[in-house]
Amino acid sequence: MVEPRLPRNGLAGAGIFRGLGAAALAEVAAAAERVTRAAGERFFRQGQEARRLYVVAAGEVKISQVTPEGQGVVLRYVGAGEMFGCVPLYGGKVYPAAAEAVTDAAALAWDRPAADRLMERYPRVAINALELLGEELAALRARYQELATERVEQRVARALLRLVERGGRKVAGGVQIGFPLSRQDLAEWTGTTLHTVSRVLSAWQERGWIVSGRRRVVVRDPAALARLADEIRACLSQRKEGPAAPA
Amino acid sequence: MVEPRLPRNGLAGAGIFRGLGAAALAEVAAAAERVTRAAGERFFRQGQEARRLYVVAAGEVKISQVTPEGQGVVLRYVGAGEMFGCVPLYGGKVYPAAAEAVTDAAALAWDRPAADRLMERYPRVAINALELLGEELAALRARYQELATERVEQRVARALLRLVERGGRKVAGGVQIGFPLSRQDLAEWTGTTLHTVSRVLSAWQERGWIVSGRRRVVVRDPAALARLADEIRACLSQRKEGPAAPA
DNA sequence: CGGCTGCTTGATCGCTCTCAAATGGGGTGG
DNA sequence: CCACCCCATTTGAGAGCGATCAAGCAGCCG
Repeated sequence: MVEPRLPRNGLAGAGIFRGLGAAALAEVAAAAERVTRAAGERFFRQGQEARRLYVVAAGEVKISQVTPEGQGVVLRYVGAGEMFGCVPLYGGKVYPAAAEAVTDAAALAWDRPAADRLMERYPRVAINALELLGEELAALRARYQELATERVEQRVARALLRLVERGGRKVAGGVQIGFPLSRQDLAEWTGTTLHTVSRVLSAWQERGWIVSGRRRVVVRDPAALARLADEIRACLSQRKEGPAAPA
Repeated sequence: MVEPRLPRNGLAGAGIFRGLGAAALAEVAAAAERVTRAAGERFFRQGQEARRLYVVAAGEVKISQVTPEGQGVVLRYVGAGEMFGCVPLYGGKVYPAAAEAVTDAAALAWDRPAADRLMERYPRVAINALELLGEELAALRARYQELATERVEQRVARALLRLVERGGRKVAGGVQIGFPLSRQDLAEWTGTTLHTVSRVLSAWQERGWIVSGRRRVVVRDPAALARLADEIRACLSQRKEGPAAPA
C-alpha cells in the first residue's frame, strides 16, 4: 500500500480548493479524513448511502455502474487532485455508482456536514465545485455523442488517447497507460464487448501502433490512433488498405 | 408568440432560486433580461460565446449538439422553471451545444456578471445550481448506460415514457407528448436513425400502443412500453410473438 | 393546388454481438 | 525454484440488429 499523500502542491492543487488562502486550506485539511484502499478495493459501492465527498491524493480510481442485467459501464477514471462522490451529496441519497481503486490509492474525505460548513464559509468552494461538475458534464456529453455516432474502433482509439494523456508513463518505444487496464475495462469504458476490444487491439498491434499485454497497453503511434479517431465515417473499406489520412 | 411569463409560482418555482426570500427574489428578477423565441428559433448556437444563463419561463427548449460530420445528438429537453446554458459559464467559454425553441418559448436570462453577483450575495443559489447540475449529470449517466447496454426499441420506449411524464397532455384515448417531436428528433435523442424510429413506431401503432402523426405522438398504453423498456435482453425472438411480460 | 417537409417501407449489407473453446502469462503455494 | 491454477486474452464461426440506400407517400402551408 502507498502511504496517504497529497498531490504535489498539497490541497491547493485540488481543483475544488483552488484559490483558497493558507488559513482556509489549513481548515479544510483539518476537517479531512484520510482513507486508503489497496488495488481492487472499493471506496464505496453502488447503492450505498452517500455520506462523503472524496479528493484523490494518490493512485487512480474507477467510477462505474452496473445495470440490473449485470453489465458494467465505466463512467470516469479519477486521478490525483480530482474529486469524486460529490454528485449524490446534493440531490440523491445513495451513490449511483461504485468507486474502485485500480491501483493502491489514497483519498481525503469530508462528510456532508463538513462539506456544508466549508461551502458556507468559503463560497469559492461551491463555485469551484460548480465548475468541476460542469467540466464532468461536458466530458460525459462528448462521450455520449461519440457513443451515439461513432463506431467501436474510433471510440477505442479515442479512449486510449485520453487515458495516455491523463496518465501516460514514457517507456521504451512508446507511452504506457499508467494503471492496469483490462480488455473488459476498455470495453465497459467504450460501450462494447471485451471480444471486440481484443480484436481491435490485436489488429493495431499487428500494425505496430500499440503493444499490449495482460492489463497493460503501450501506445507506440498516437498519431495513427488520432487519425483513426478523426476519420470520416464515409470511406468504409478503404481504411483496411491504406492509412490514407483524410483531411 | 406567447408572452413571456413565469412558472406558476414565479421565480420561486425555478429550481435554482429555491429557498430564496422575497427580497432576494425581487433582486433576482430585477437583474433578469426577458428573451422570447418563436418555435424553431434558437436562443444560442453551438460554438457561440457563452454569455448568459437562462431559466425557461414558458415553452420547451431543445439542447442539441452536432458532430463535425453533421450528425445531431439531442442532450436534453428543458421545460418551464428549468435552467440551461449554465455549464459553459463556469469553465468553457463557448456554448458546446445549441438551444432551440421547439414551441414558442420565453426565458429569463442573466449575464455572467449578474450571475456572479447573485451567487456571491446568495450562496444558496450556488448550492442549488450544484444540485441541479448533479441531477443533470445523473440523468445523462443513466442515458449513457442505456445507450451502451440497451437496444433501440428499449431506448425509444424509455424516451417516450420520459417525454410523456415530463410534459404529457391528456387527450382522448391516451397521453400526448406536449410539443412537436419528429422521428428525426427521437432518433437523435435515442442515438439511432429516423428510419429505425419510424419502423419501431409503426410496429407499436399496429399493436395499439401508440398513435402518431406528423411530429406528434400519443401514448395509449404506457404500461406496454414500460414492459418493453424493462424487458430482459435474453429472450430475443419471443418478443415478436407474445407480450409475455417477464418478471 | 403545388411544393415542401416529414414519414413510410422495401431490400441489402456489414459491423458487432454472441457462443464456444483454446492458449498463455503470472502469481501463489508448496 | 518449480508446478499448478486461475484469469485475462485470443481466435473462430455464425447470426442478427440496425444502418444505409432508394423510392414512394401524405399532411400542411403558402
